[in-house]
Amino acid sequence: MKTPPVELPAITDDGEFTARYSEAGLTELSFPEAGRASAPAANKGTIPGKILDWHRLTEAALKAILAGHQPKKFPPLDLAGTAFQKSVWQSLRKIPVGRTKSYGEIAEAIGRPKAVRAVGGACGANPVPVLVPCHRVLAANGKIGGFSGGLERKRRLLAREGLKI
DNA sequence: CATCAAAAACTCC
DNA sequence: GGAGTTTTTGATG
Repeated sequence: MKTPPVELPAITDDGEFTARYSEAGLTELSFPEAGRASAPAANKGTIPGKILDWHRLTEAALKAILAGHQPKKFPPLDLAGTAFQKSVWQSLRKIPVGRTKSYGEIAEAIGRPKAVRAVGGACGANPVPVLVPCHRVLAANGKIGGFSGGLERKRRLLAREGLKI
C-alpha cells in the first residue's frame, strides 16, 4: 500500500468520529463505537498539511450538523462508488438541514423513480454519514427505515435538527 | 470475461 | 401481507 488512508479522530459532542482521508479528500467517516474510546493514534508529524486542513473543515461541518445547523464549508469528498451511488449521494447532499426526503423522492431526483429499493442500498453504502445526510431520508409512509450507525443514532440526529418521527 | 442467482435502509395494491 | 422494480455483489462456467 503506497498511500494508506489517513485516520484522524473528529471530536464532537456526540462522541469521537473517525475520519479517513485519501490524497483526494475525505473518503470515509465512522460513528464512535463502544470499546473504541481511544482514537487511532494519529502521528501528526506524518500527516500532510492539507489533510489537517480538510480535517478542520470536517470537524467543523460535523459539529454544525450535529448542532442542527447547515455547515458553511465542506471538505473535499473522495467517495468511492458506482455512478448510481454517486448520483444518490449527490442528491442527498442537497437536502437542507431540518428537512427530510423519502427514498422515492431520491429515486425520482436521479431519474429512476422505481429504483427506490436500489436507492436504499446506495444509502446503506454511503461511506460518509452525517456529511452526506443519509439520516434525513425516511421511508414514504414516515417509517424511519434503517441506518448504518443504528436506528437510535438516526433518531437522535433528526431530533437535533428539530424533527420528530 | 459473460452470465445467473440472491439480497436490500422501498413502495404500492 | 404480497408482488414489483432496480442495482450490487459473489458464485459459476
